Amino acid sequence: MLDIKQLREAPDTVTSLLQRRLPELSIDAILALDERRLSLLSEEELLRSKRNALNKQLAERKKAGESADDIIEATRCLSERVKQIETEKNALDTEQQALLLSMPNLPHPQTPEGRSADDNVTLRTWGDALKNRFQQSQSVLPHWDVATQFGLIDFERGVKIAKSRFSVFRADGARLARALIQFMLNTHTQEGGYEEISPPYLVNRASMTATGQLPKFEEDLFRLDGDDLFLIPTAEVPVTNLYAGEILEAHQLPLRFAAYTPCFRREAGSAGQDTRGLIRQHQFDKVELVKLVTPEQADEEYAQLIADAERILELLELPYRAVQLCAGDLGFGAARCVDLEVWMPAQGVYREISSCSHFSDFQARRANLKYRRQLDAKATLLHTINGSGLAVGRTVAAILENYQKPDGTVEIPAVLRPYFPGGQSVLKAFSA
RNA sequence: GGAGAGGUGGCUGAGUGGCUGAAAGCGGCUUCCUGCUAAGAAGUUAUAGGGGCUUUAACCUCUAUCGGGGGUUCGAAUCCCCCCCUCUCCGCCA
Repeated sequence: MLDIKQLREAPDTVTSLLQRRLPELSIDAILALDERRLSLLSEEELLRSKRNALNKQLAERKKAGESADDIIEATRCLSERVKQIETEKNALDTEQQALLLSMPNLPHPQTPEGRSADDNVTLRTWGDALKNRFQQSQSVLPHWDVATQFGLIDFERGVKIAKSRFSVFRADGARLARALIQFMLNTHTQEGGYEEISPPYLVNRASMTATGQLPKFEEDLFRLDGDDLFLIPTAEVPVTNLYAGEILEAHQLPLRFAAYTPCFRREAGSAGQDTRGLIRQHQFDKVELVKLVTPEQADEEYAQLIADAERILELLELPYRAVQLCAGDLGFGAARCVDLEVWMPAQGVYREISSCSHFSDFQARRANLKYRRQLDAKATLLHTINGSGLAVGRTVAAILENYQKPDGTVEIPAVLRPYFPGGQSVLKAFSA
């Protein structure tokens, strides 16, 4: 959420920043509303002040046993007027809040100009994408074919049990996914200094609003009707909300969290896209990195978080590139975002496997997430940062393609072998 | 899920219609006293928003806030309704 004060005081700056995202964005409506709201507020406060003064007199008269009908009559008038104004003001408050909540974050100065994904900037490329480890001449099978052929993933039965875009990991497929989760969490907690978190997979409306999924993107979420709870689309939601409404001390920061959770997304509007394979599922596993930091720490911690996510890809020896999103391609709450894209040889494309965002104080304001610089200083909003480290399903897909051997089998990445029974270096075929 | 009790400031805890943003104690901060420590004395100690002022700040002032929302009333921490949460007992359950 943006700061209404900032909109009031620097409307031109805010507008031009917002228009880097979307040229049509305007804050005129909200400013007009704000002006009206403020004038009602002063009027209401003035009337209340008068009423409070009269009430004080009234109390004294009553105590002295004197009659006070004239004062009661006067305060009654004031109260009626206050009630009218209050009703009107509440309506404006609600409207203003709704507008503010649906307004995206301002892009960070480092976010490049641009309208769409075509304008994103490739920061760096790692690994040799064009040289498959085992084969150059023979074409690589898409991961869904390998997975099906070796009985690692049962796409059809997933659909039967639930619906389309659900799948079942089996045998070494399930073990590979589990190994990846373990490997990622171990690396982040042991090398990256992250605290491991295992949060609830269901959260309430307030939490979803704080991180920005609500109110705008409810159609992307799975909701439990009777309880008004939502299945989390990412661990970002519960983890960022851990300290919502609290005031942290400066010495506690930065806080760094790594959380594995399944993620649930309706993928509304994605009909027909990536219908095969693991790329776009309604349920997928992800290890998420979340940081709560001071504004001063943000740059360094953000760069480090991206590096921590990249480290996983490098340890797995998966070729990837880092792409800086332009203003027009930025997610709703992000001020800046770097996507990590892994090489998928069967399709010959890079696919997003991690998205690392810096939200400035956008989520913190919604979550009322503050810290104190010094003991008696005023509480200040902190900054939130998060990124995937990594999406597990897509990592499985990338391994199934990048680690294919000429005989069609799939080698197990060296760093994952400790998670398999002794000496196993190739995924075993399984048939049910 | 059923029954009961309860949610007040950093903490403990008083407060059943007006002088209560809130007693008292603890803790914190400042100053004084003190050979160190301890003890003691005085003062101070919530958050958000508006306006004044304006370099952000400080300061002044007003308003709101006693779990959340709504209602009654000239006036609500206090009365009524709904919701959330905590505790105890029972039930159920991995």
